[in-house]
Amino acid sequence: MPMRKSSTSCCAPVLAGRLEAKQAEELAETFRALGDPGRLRLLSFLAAQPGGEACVCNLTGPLGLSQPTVSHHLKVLTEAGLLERERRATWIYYRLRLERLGELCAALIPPKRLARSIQRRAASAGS
Amino acid sequence: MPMRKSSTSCCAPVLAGRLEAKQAEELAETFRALGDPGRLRLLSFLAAQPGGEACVCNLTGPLGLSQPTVSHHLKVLTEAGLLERERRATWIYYRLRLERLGELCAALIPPKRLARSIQRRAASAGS
DNA sequence: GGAATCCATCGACACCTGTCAATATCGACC
DNA sequence: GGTCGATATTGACAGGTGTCGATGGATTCC
Repeated sequence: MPMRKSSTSCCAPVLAGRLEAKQAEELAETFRALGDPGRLRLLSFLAAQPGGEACVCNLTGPLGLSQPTVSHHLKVLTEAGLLERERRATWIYYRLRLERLGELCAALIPPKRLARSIQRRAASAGS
Repeated sequence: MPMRKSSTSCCAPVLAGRLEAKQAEELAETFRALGDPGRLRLLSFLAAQPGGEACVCNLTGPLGLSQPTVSHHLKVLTEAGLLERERRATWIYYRLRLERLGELCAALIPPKRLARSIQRRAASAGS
């Protein structure tokens, strides 16, 4: 029955959601980090590198963004747990954290469903 | 070698990323839709419903948000392709589009890696 | 037709965010 | 120590976003 006062019901009451406010806030923060084209392209660049890593001086050029902007994006991604930072001599390397991406997928889709979806995709297209 | 003028190189030049500006913009728009706790909780509520659907009157209560705000979030999610809208008599039902979530996972992690990750997760915890 | 209900849109507001130029910080090397 | 090159931080600005009250449209029921 509906939440309020109607006499005729439209559907069963929604269960108390699995996702509580606090967890929702945390997850949202991570997805917000993915919600910018520049940051997605940074991740893409890193993924294309052997080892999934690169130093900043190689990231600032191709995106057409200024160095401070790239630095800002890298910070956002790092704070979201999507990148690791490591200093080597003068340069600073950022590396993809694939486990974190896996966690996000798991949050989006229950593992069972995901496994099924994977099988289906693998079956249809042999990529 | 670095992009600019240094004499000593720091790493190999970053390949032209797989993700072009246009695709990045589209993907980012979808992730931005997931970047709000209220919207994530809406998705969670829907996922907890049999059939993954519910009418608006059941969604506006539990979140502590006003009806216009919920309506706004539902619009954003629908435009991102994450929800389907269907009218039934007076009520309007929104339903999860799981395929779209699968697409997002595929965009985050190459299918091969994802399959491996799934196997690992299934092996460690039998959830 | 009129009233009632459900949902969407509008207008307004505070706040957050992406961007850059300028400046600061931090290491390496001389 | 001083200089230089690589990143980070700051300050400022325009534009985007979440939120709500008020209003409008659509549909059912009397």
